[in-house]
Amino acid sequence: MTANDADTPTKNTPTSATPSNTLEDHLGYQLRRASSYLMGVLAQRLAQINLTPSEGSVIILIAGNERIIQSEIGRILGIKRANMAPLTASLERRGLVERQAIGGKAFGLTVTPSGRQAAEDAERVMLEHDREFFGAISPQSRQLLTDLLGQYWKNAE
Amino acid sequence: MTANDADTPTKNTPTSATPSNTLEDHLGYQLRRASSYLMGVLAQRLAQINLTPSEGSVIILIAGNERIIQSEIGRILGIKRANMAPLTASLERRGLVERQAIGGKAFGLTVTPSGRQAAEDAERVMLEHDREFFGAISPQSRQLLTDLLGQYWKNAE
DNA sequence: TATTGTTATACTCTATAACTATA
DNA sequence: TATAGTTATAGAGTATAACAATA
Repeated sequence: MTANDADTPTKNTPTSATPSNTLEDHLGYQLRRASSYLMGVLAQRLAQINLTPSEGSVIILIAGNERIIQSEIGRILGIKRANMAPLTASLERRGLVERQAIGGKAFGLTVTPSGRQAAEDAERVMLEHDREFFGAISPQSRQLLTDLLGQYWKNAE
Repeated sequence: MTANDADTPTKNTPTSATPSNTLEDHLGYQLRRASSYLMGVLAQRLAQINLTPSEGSVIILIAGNERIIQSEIGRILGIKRANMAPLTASLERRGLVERQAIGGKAFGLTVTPSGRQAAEDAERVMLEHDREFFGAISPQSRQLLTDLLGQYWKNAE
């Protein structure tokens, strides 16, 4: 390594200029960074009503589907049974959700009055979040994007 | 628990039908699910060359920018300084990266020969991943999507 | 003082394995 | 046997706080 190396920028070593980042050409990378950033913002806002994004999704789903069982929620949201257990346990402990025996080891989940309020709050936060960041996108493009993104995860696994 | 309860579906309780999921109308939710699924697939493939997605991004960045410092990598990839430390330490311990004193407490990072190989492997895996999932998208739409997604995280924070 | 690097710590999310209970 | 639920555990990723070393 010689001294002039650092002064002669090459294609691979822009030492003082902005470093190159070939990852930005990858659509997957862009998707990951955008999703990560947007989720961070959403998480902050949901934290103000004492919910994590997962808890928000779960309680919204329960509010819209009374007596739904844990496993079904997990299947819909892509959360494993083992990870649903502490999630619903916490919601129940905080008085947001109630359990009713159904049959077998299963029980139906229903929101309490304060749970319904939490679900409405969560839905409002998420809708505002969606409008803020995606409101400028035309309905046609929205539909296109929704269809495109849905293809990746729906009926996959 | 009475028998007819489970047999009388109402608007809110489609017990046997497909549960409603209003979240799917949210573009943010679609983005999150798609990104999560695609990252899962990528993580599996990178695991076959003993890299996590973070490690893959970091080593690709080092290979393309010799003598880059940790903090700079963190700024570019959106990884906090405190989280970069164990990451680069692991890459160094595995003989993929070398440190060279630069000045202050900083040191430049450079890939070793096996590190360069790992970076090339990682880039190949990511490019194949991108082509597999986004190859069908036209160059025009690709650019549109890249610009759209980039707006969310670039120069944000 | 500002930057770099490090350690400690904690939380969220995810994943697997092993177990019980019930249809 | 298949499904539902639980517990334990581990690993990524991310966040903050506090500290040392150096320009």
